[in-house]
Amino acid sequence: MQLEQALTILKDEGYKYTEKREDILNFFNKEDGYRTASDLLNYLSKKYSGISYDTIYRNLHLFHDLNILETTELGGEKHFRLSCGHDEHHHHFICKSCGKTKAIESCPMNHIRQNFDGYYIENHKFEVYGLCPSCL
Amino acid sequence: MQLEQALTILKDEGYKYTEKREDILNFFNKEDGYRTASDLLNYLSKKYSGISYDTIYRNLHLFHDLNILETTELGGEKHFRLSCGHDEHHHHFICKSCGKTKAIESCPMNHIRQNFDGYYIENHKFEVYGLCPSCL
DNA sequence: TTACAAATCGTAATGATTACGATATGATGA
DNA sequence: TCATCATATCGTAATCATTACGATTTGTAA
Ligand SMILES: [Mn+2]
Ligand SMILES: [Mn+2]
Ligand SMILES: [Zn+2]
Ligand SMILES: [Zn+2]
Repeated sequence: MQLEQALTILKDEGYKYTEKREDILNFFNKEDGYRTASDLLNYLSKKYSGISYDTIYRNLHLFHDLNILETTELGGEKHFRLSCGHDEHHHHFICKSCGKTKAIESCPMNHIRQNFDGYYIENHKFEVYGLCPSCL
Repeated sequence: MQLEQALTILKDEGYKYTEKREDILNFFNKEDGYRTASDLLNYLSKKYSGISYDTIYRNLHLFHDLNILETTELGGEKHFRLSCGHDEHHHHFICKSCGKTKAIESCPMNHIRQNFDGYYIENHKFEVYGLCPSCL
């Protein structure tokens, strides 16, 4: 997702423009991988010495609700990244070292739906973890 | 996994037999689904009024290390269940209401390994969430 | 029955996340 | 430009799951 697109979503939805919000988006744009709330707090603390947890989490949740960020749970901690932008449903390899991802185009649900007659399927999670070539 | 098998593992590995340990195994045996540390604490508190968190978590981790329990993270909280016993690698549908599972025999990794030349793949997670027929 | 390592207790610490009253600040229109 | 006001942020405490640890108890083997 592009930064401008994200800022447009905020404006269209009636949220205010703030420099912190732009910095948060810039952070995720340059990081290009899954990052935690505390990663973001460390980054913003350089510029805004007294930044509040409330600001961090409120904006992370807002951006997630607006589909600007996507999230996953890794090792008991929520991680965030800019939404992919692809519009077809897909999954990810995630590098445990740098947090960067590689798309997995095929979805395993297609192969197994037939085995769940009588079940209500709400969602699913398929993620592959390891090390990317540059971290190896 | 059978209770007797679990108790044998404990004995063979040199761990002591305690009534609490047997009660923990009985709990997971009768529950037949993913349960949290706090589910277990509530259950054991009926019989052992002052049971310690240390006892709960120490035994959960021990049983997991001995492959008596398997674990997954649901909604930011670790859940435990008796190990399946199947020896072929597989995945699970998990009912969000009762925690019971249904095996998924096929593993999506088989189809996509070829796309990860140059990557080190450490592990993967594939879980399907929803409601089982009896919870519907 | 004794001895001792293992297990448990009681309770505090930790770390991520949430909560909330007080204050500051973007956006809007007069 | 200024006044207004809803939104955003701050400062800080609370919450929740999990971990930590010294003191005490207990299972096991000699
Ligand atoms: Mn993607
Ligand atoms: Mn199974
Ligand atoms: Zn990497
Ligand atoms: Zn169910």
